Amino acid sequence: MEIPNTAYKELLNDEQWAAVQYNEGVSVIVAGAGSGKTRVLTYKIAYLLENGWNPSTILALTFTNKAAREMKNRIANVVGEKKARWLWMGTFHSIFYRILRTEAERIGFTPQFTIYDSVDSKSLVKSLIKELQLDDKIYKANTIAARISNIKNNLITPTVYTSKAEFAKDDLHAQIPRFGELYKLYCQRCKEFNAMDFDDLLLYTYILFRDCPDVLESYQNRFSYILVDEYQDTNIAQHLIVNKLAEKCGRICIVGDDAQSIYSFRGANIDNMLSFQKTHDNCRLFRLEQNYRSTQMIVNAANSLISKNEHRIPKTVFSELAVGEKLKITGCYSDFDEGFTVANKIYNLVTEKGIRYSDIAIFYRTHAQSRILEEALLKRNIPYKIYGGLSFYQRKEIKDILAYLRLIINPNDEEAFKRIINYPIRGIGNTTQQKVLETAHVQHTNALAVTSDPIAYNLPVNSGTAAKLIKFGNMMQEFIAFNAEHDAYSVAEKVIMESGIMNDVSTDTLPENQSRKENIQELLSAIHEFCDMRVNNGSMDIGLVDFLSEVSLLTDQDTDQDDTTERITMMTVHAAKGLEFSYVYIVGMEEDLFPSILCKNERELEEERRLFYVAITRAKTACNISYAKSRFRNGQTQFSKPSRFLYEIDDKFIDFPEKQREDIRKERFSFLSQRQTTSARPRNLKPLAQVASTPTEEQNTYGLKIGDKITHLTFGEGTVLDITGSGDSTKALIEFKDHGNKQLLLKYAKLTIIS
DNA sequence: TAACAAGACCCCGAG
DNA sequence: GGTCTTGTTA
Repeated sequence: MEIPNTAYKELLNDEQWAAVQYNEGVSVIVAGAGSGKTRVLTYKIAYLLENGWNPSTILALTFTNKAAREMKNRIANVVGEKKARWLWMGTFHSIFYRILRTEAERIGFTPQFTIYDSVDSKSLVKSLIKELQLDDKIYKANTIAARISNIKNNLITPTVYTSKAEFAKDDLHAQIPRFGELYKLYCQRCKEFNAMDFDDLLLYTYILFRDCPDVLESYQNRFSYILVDEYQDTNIAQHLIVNKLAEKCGRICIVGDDAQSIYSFRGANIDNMLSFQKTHDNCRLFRLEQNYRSTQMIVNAANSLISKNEHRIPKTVFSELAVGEKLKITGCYSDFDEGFTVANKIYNLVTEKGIRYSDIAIFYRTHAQSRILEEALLKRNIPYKIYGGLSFYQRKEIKDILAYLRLIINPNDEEAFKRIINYPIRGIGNTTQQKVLETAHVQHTNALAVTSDPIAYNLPVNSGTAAKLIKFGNMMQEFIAFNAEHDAYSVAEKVIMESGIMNDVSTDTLPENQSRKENIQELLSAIHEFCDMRVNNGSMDIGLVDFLSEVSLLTDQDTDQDDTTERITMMTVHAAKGLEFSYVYIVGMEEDLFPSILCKNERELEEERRLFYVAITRAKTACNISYAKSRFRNGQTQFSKPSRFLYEIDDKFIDFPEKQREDIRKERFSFLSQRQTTSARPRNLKPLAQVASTPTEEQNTYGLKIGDKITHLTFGEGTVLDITGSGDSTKALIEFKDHGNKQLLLKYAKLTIIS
């Protein structure tokens, strides 16, 4: 079903249509929330194809597989699958992987290189810390891996890193002086293992284009138009590569919304977008400001919030949909109470208004908040689906099998080797493993080669151990030989049956083995499906390499197939970006949670504000916000104030009872203090805060003194150690006999004074 | 080497 | 509070 050019105009508004039509040079599309960004990108590419552009010269980059898939499908619907399939459309990682696989030899890898996920990277870091005999209390694998990732995202290679004194100074200051060495070794090992981590896919693409001008030129010549979605989320590597590629053809279109930049913690730099216009002459700017998603109330509330940010591209998002209802802000006593309240509201929404579960979503700042909500929903019998957490391909039993498959195609993959050398248990313990790895490092070969012929490598083990190693080595060699002549499914089936995994899962009767078995079955059918699909498309790429390359860039967002059952959706705000729901519940809007307690400066605070902006703008019809005054976190009850962001939304757009009460109280107070200043009292009054922190008899209406013995409904007997704050926020530090020290807000704590 | 206890850690997370 | 890792023991 092809659309004549004239029809586009009817499907788009003026600005959208202008953005679709402009294809002469560089352009930026600043697309406000809900302004039809994907729609514009889709039609823009369709428009190009219909006007004679060759699909294989168009490069379109997204951040998620899902976004790429959806856009490709939508384009295929307009111009037909035949044309759409030749587009270079995918995530940064998958497109760069494709390029790297073709050019692997130019940068010292083979095309069979493995992609290490974050677990693999962390595990490698851990073993290097051990190898260099560093204190793992100081050199924490998590921190080191994060730092390596961060450095790579800024395109700093080990050579550069170790040559700059300022880095050494930083590390000395951070008490990790040998970090540079660690980083260098990490990269060296990855190369020896013929493996790249996720960051390498970007870094090595950059290096490839930097060091091989002929390769760069061939890709520059290949692409005639480059389009990038969600540009506000690009990091410096992505930014530089994309611009380098577009240098020749001069046609690049970036789409994004600076107000929705929420990934700086993983290297995204909003400046890439903000400065794009300045660095490109003749750059056309298109602003999509009409929101087609949300009510006016929601859009206005979000606008008034985001206007508090200083760093932004000025724009006015507006809606012409219904005015809608004010955003409701509900204060709850506790996290438990919040869950109960939200569950109740959802229950009423569904039973009284007939709203479908799938139109409702709950967003939270951190995953940890989901549990208590789950409990509340269960009690109300509300079906839900939680996004995030472990994806299918990250489960232990799946990763184990994948490790076999990885080692088959890349015998240098030491992380894979370590995973399976003694799984299932074949009596090759830690000591032997260490010997094998060390021998492999010293003799510059891979661990698998050593196990295959321990005697030739002078491995210091007894004959029994040697026999076990040889048996494993032979088995792997057999798999490798088999793989050369069979498709991925046959190999996987053989591996599962002959490695002992099936036996291991089948023999004993542990309850978790049943689900493990099912997962293995599911993996097999996934591989089968993969082969089938490729064969049906006339592709012969049905080997292990092909399957693994697809799988290692997949995430759980891509494997959610069960959309048939009606349920509400629960996810973090980050995960919600790009989605929309009629009814949205944002929970946990408290200081130190949202914004996070880890926000140290104004810049980070602005990002949190954008995050909240994203959350609000997901809502189509109604947005409900709640906060709890006490919350169980990290093993203890914490008290908090409503988030500062709630006070930043204009009163006109919110229904916020607690704030209204506070405002009335403040008014009275200001009246009182005015009288005080006019009377003849000494000028140097104590600041208000100080007055408040020493509770007088009048302020401490709870009649509690330090040293009092009390009992609490849940914590039992205790002694008051300290009293702080005043009025509603008066807190007592109490030492409980059986529950240790606790800060309790007296307003809610049900205490009985014993003596 | 398996089983169990003690200790660490806990923000968001594409690919 | 829950989960994952590490250390200890038989």
